[in-house]
Amino acid sequence: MPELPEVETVMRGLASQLEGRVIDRAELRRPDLRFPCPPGLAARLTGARVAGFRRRGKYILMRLEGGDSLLLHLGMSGRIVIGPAGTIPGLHEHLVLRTGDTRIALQDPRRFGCLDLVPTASEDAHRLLAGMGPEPLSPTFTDAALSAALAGRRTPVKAALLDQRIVAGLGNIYVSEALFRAAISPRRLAASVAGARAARLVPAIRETLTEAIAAGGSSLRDYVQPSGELGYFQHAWKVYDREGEACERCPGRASCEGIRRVVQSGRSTFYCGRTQR
DNA sequence: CCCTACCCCTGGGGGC
DNA sequence: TGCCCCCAGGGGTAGG
Repeated sequence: MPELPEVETVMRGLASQLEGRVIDRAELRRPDLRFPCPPGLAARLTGARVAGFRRRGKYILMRLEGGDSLLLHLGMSGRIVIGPAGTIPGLHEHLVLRTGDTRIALQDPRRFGCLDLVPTASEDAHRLLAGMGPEPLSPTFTDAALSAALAGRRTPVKAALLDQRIVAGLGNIYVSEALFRAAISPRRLAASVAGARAARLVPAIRETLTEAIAAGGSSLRDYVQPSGELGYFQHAWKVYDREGEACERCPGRASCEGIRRVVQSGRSTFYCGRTQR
């Protein structure tokens, strides 16, 4: 489930559980994730005090006292499950941390996620973070920056926005949502979005992500579901997974032909053909 | 260089 | 009830 808002929510939840605390025990139950986990990962985590957290795009960085950071990506199916220490391990729990009487597990059935250690002083030089585009919620994400990144690109804007080198953290859901908000067709060539349309797109992306984060943060106490799952929240998608429904900008079926679903570079895109151009 | 297609992996849902 | 196919929120790499 994780795109930027979900990753942000998960990170805040992890911070509330782990910041300033010592990891009493770390167990790596499966090292063969998207990339092999580094040898010695569990040993490095065990006994370490957690200094703080940071998010970069869809990556979480957990800073340890002593100079290393844990780099975590949730992939397509990654979740954090929190419960009491001593709980029997569930299926697909690849990394399990214990701090005091709390157990924190990384569960990832598809194993598209990954874990790595990186020196804290050079986190952004990690091969998976280097080359990543601007954070969409930071001041560096400007009309000019987005325009420059899209200029000359002969690919649909949908594909360009999924490219983490253009902007960091958007995924398949929020790209559709942001393009709907900006009233831009996902099929439009990226190059033709540079300029005035990019100026619409920047606030649309910001607002889409900010609202999603607010929904995640406000709907859960400590961001933990009764099930123990961290970072899940109610969705309020306007177009994603709403094929055939009338979009909220078109008053009724008379003017709206219904939200369309198309496949772009192998993945579903949802949009309104009337209001998005 | 730029772009699309495919691949990694498991599980859930719908149709038959 | 069972089986089979399609689909899924990510992203790296191969090949045109």
